[in-house]
This record gives sequence, structure tokens and C-alpha cells, in this order.
Amino acid sequence: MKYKKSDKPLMHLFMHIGKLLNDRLRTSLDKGGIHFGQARVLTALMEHKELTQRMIGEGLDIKPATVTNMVKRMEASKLIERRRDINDDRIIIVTLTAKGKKAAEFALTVMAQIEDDIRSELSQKDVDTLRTPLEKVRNVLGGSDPSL
Amino acid sequence: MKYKKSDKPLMHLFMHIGKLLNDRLRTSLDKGGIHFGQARVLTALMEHKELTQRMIGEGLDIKPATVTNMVKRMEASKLIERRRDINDDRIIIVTLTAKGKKAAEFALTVMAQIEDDIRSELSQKDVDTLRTPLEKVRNVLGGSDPSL
DNA sequence: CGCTAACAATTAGCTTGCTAAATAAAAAAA
DNA sequence: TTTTTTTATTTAGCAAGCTAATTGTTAGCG
Repeated sequence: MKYKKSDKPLMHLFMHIGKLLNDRLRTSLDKGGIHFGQARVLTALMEHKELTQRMIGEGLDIKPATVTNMVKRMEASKLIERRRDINDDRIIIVTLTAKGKKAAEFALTVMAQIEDDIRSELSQKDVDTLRTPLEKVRNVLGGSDPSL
Repeated sequence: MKYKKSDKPLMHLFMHIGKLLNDRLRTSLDKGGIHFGQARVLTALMEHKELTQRMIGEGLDIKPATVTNMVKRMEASKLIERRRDINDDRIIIVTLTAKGKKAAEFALTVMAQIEDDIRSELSQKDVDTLRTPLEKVRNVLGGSDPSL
């Protein structure tokens, strides 16, 4: 036997938590008329004011094609604006609209609420002991501290 | 300030790990010609031999419409077979084909490999201290020990 | 028995994510 | 300067997930 009997795979637990967070984000964000992946773009734009599509893709680990389609929908729903870089016509710069700012603030409160719920069940000690092994897991899977 | 300075949101870390696991599963499973969500159905069928679509959806927490479309694709690629319940014509029973069994075994080795990689970075003590708070997080998000 | 309610699966239509191939512009090299 | 390579975005096409509305079947109740 590979692991102790009580040792059910951690992978499934991680995947399950990830799915539950996705579900909760989707239903909560839906009330504000925005969608799951869009919230990440909006909150990134709150911090950086303007970002190229490439930066969005790299910073949030989303493939270029996905970024294109998503920001196009976001432009159509007036959350963001897109313009070409004056010096480099290949590059598209994305900025928030006023509507986008409000949506971003809404998304931040939703995320803060979820974080609060998570913390409500954990002691500060739990949080401290959790963080390092979690980061180890992230690193061994090829992830690193995200830039956005 | 709400939390200690070092306390970046746990939510993002959980979501990141979930995404990395998804990415890794997708690319690894692709080599065996199967797709991400299908692997869960296949491995569930390894344990239970036959399942109705409703059981699959409830056990794996997937919505009925998603199950329908997925098992139809899996039937088209000869991984499973579908037949009506003799006593209840509404119900569809799903079983593995020989090809499906092989694919399921492949999926299990892929998942075992990922679990090994995760464990390689964690001490047994890490694993023990992780599990309980992780289960707390899962529970507070509305999840429970999955039935499949 | 006949009507209604509950249930299982399906269809239609959407977002998010992917890959691979194509386009177009800028930079580097010959 | 012309050619080649790199870079940024786009297009096309697929899988997986969702919701809402529909179909068809069974079960329950008067």
C-alpha cells in the first residue's frame, strides 16, 4: 500500500476546493452581471490602470486566444475600452470604463466575502501552517507567485 | 488592515493550485486521447461498473446537461455504452467498454503520478497538518466527502 | 381511470478555457 | 534595403461547464 489508509489523495481535495470556489464565484458574480474570468481582468486593471492583452494573458496565466475573446465580450458590455498602442500597432491596450470600475469593486467585495468565510473556519494558526505547504504544492506543479 | 501583512488571500492560492492541477491533467490525459472531465466518469465506472447519468451527475457534482453531452461524446469515441433501464424508460445506464477500461487505467496512473509529485515535496507531517484545515475549507464552501 | 406532479434526460444558448493555424506589424539580419 | 524572424493578436474549432426551457415517463392522488 502506497500511503496510509487515511491518506486519500490530496489532489482530489484540492480540485474539489477549486471547483467549489469557482461555483461560488460564478453564482455570486452573476448577481453583478459579470462573469467568472472577467473579474480577474477587472481587478488586475484596478491596480494597473492599463494593461496590454499580452500582459493580461501572462499575468493571469490565460492563453492569448482566450484573452482576445474575453476582452472583446467585455468591450461589448462596456466594462473596458481597447485602443492600439501609438508606437506599436500590434499591441492592444485595455483600460477600465466607469462601469468597469464599479464592476471591479463589486468583484472585490465578493472575493473578500469568500475569503472571510474561509477564514471564519480557520484559526490564525491554521492559516499559518497551511500557507507554506500550499505554496510548496503550487511550486511543484509549476506555478509561482503571480505577477498580477 | 484586515489581516496580517503576510496574509495574502488563501482563496487565490487555492484557485491557482486548482488551475495548475487542471492544466496538468489536461495535458497528461491528452496523450491518452481522453479529456479532463471524462477521466472522472471513467474512474467512477471502474469502481461501480454501471451508473445512471443522474448518479454520475450527483456523485461528481456535474449538472445533468453537462453529463448528457459528455457521455454522448464518450459513446461516440467508444469509451462507454449507454442503454435504457428496462423498468424505467427515463433512465440511461452507462457502462465501460474494453477501450474505456484501458483509458480509465491510464487515467488512474496519471492521477497517481500527480499525487506522487505533490507528496514528493511534502513531509508526512505536512500532509497530516494539511488535511484537516483543507477539509474545513471544503466544508465551509458547501462541499462534502464525495460519494463517487 | 384520468389528471397532475415529480423526475430523467435532452436541447438551445451562453462563457471560459484550450490548441493550432493565420495575419499583421516590428525588429533583426543579410 | 530586402529578407527573415519574432511578436501580438486574431480566427476557427473543440471540450467542459453552466442555466433555462422542453420532452417524455413514471408515480401519486382524487
